[in-house]
Amino acid sequence: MKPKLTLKKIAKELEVSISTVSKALRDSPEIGEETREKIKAFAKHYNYKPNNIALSLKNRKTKTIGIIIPEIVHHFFTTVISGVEKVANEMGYNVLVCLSDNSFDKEVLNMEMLANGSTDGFILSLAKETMQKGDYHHLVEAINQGMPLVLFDRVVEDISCDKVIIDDVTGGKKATQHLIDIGCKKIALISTVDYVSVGKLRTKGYKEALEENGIPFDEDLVLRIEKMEDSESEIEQFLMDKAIDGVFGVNEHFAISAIKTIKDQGKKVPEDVSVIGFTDGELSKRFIPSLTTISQHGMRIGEESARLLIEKLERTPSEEEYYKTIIVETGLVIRKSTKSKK
Amino acid sequence: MKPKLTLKKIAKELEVSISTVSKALRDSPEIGEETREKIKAFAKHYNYKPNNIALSLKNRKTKTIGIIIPEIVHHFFTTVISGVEKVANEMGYNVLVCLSDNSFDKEVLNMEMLANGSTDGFILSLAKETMQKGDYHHLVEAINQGMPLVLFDRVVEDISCDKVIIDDVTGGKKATQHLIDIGCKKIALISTVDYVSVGKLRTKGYKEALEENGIPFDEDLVLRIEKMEDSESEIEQFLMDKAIDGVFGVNEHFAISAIKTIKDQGKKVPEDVSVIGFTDGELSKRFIPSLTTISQHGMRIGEESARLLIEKLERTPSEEEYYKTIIVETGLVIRKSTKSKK
DNA sequence: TACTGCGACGAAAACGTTTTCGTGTTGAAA
DNA sequence: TTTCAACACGAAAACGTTTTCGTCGCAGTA
Repeated sequence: MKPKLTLKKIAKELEVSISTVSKALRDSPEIGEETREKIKAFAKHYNYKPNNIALSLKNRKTKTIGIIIPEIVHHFFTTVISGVEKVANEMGYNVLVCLSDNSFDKEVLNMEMLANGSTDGFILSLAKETMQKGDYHHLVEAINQGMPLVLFDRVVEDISCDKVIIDDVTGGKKATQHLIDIGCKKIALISTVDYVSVGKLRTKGYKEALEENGIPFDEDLVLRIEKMEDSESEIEQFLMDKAIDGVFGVNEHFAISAIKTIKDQGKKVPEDVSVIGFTDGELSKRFIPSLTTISQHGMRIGEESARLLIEKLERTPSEEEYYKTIIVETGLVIRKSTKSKK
Repeated sequence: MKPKLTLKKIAKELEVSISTVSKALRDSPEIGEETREKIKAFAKHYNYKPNNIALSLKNRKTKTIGIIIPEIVHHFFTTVISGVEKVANEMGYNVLVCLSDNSFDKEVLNMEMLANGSTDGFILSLAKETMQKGDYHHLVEAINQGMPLVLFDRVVEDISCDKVIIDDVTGGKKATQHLIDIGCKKIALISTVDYVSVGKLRTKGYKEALEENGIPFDEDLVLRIEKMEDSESEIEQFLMDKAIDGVFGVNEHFAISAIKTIKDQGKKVPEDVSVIGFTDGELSKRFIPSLTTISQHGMRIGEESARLLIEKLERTPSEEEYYKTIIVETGLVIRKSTKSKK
């Protein structure tokens, strides 16, 4: 085990000064051709690589960005990471991944860990607990310390920073419109309680689509689920003997539970009832019938977030502050859980 | 935006020397009580946090570990990360995640990036391309430089380092045995080509189980798939009109494709044919019928890997070298795609 | 009074870089 | 011969810590 080669060792070996070595390796014209070549040859031969930590300390940049997500065992987040990684790598950045586990405390802890020099900036999706609590002091602090921050997906209005979100209203509208387009008249909505912003917005899209098509909104066709754990049984009860021909579930989970229930009742999907979901995962793709869904393009969200962050990191500090919010379009992925157009 | 507080600034502000501040904050008895308290109060009030990068440089440890995986959009790897994160955090380590995309070059690149001071050690699962190529010089180099390395899941024999694997043979055997236990006589195997070690080992388990139960091995009942892309059609052809009552797919994908095909042929799962898979993801859980499967306990693999790595990192260098291989037991998760015991 | 010891603090080196600012040598111009 | 620029290189500071080794003043002892 050879201890890593440093400038100092090269200098000693070649009997020149450290500065000469540094300059030679960076092709400075200050150094005579002969010496330069000698040093470069030596460095190459012994595979010298500058120490990142020293560079970070010197330059006051780490060239790594931190991403904090509520959970990783979740297809959406994993695609986001993938997107972040991709553009980060292209730009010469590393990615530090932290998990908040949806806990406020872990989120704060993670930010503190990373804020002390480990990263140049953050990409973050808020923990559920944080949103409930409404305590965002850690975000404000980070920003005040000059740490750029990009919020994605689960964002909060009153923090001024870059944001990347999807248009949930339009997404909900798209979903509902598709059901209408294929001839559904009585469309049930399985959503979350309103304080989960995502559910609220998608519900709004649902209403808008109905209205635009002159279909009256019927509260009886809407189920708002509070706890994920109870969702299956609640959906079962809700759907029991309901005269409907379409269901819009605001996530994969709800949509699939709906399909199960409908099948259990002896009805057919999509012949009798069409079902559409939100979020596109492996499950949607391979379920039987495969699920028509609104896709969130997690990859693009990740890419845009990383781009936004790096842009902030690399701009000269003189430029004035400005914050963008990028809205990533949702897509309609038509599969087998909805009828074809009549 | 206040620029970060440093020891130097505190020292200046309080008109003492840097060393005094440092010592005071670390509760050195060298410093008089009065000064100590004053400094600590000041630091607390202005929320001083030592700069990690400077500490890393000084201590020659970064307190972060790198994990390089072939792909992140994959339930198994994502649970592994989750496990690594968990114990890493408990031990005060950060986790740098890199993706090799199953490419040899990206894997090498990633290792080089991380090896230059960014991390104290690696946790790695080999890229497919790397295994095919059989070129492991980058691993050897890292080890030679004193970088501890833990290989998991996709490991290679001839590198001497810690390893965490599952017992694929026993796993394959368990799966097959379960089919036999519930009364299956003609069990098809859908595996990969033999140079993918995972497929080979699980196949071995399959054979062993048959043998132990006095069932003759029949090459006609085995399908070896080369390319994932073609798997669906190959499975369809293979299963066409085959007289079988059980199928063991060496991954989730194969098992689910098998179920689809079998259903399409008008047979019922599990009444006519029982199907078992390998790896436990969301898909297995929520498919109809939900999939009986051999679970890999990715979480535990991640935890063990991290523990192994950190153990290496924190042991005193005087201790002698030794390498462990931890085998994480597979589990049988019985769901609806296999009959109950007769 | 002179010496010892100790309490309380500071100076400086070290980690590995980059960069600014010398400085010594050479050759040519004056 | 003197002067000066150009060239080639080295010294040192800086990034933010920790730690070793002084050093200074003062009290206690002989």
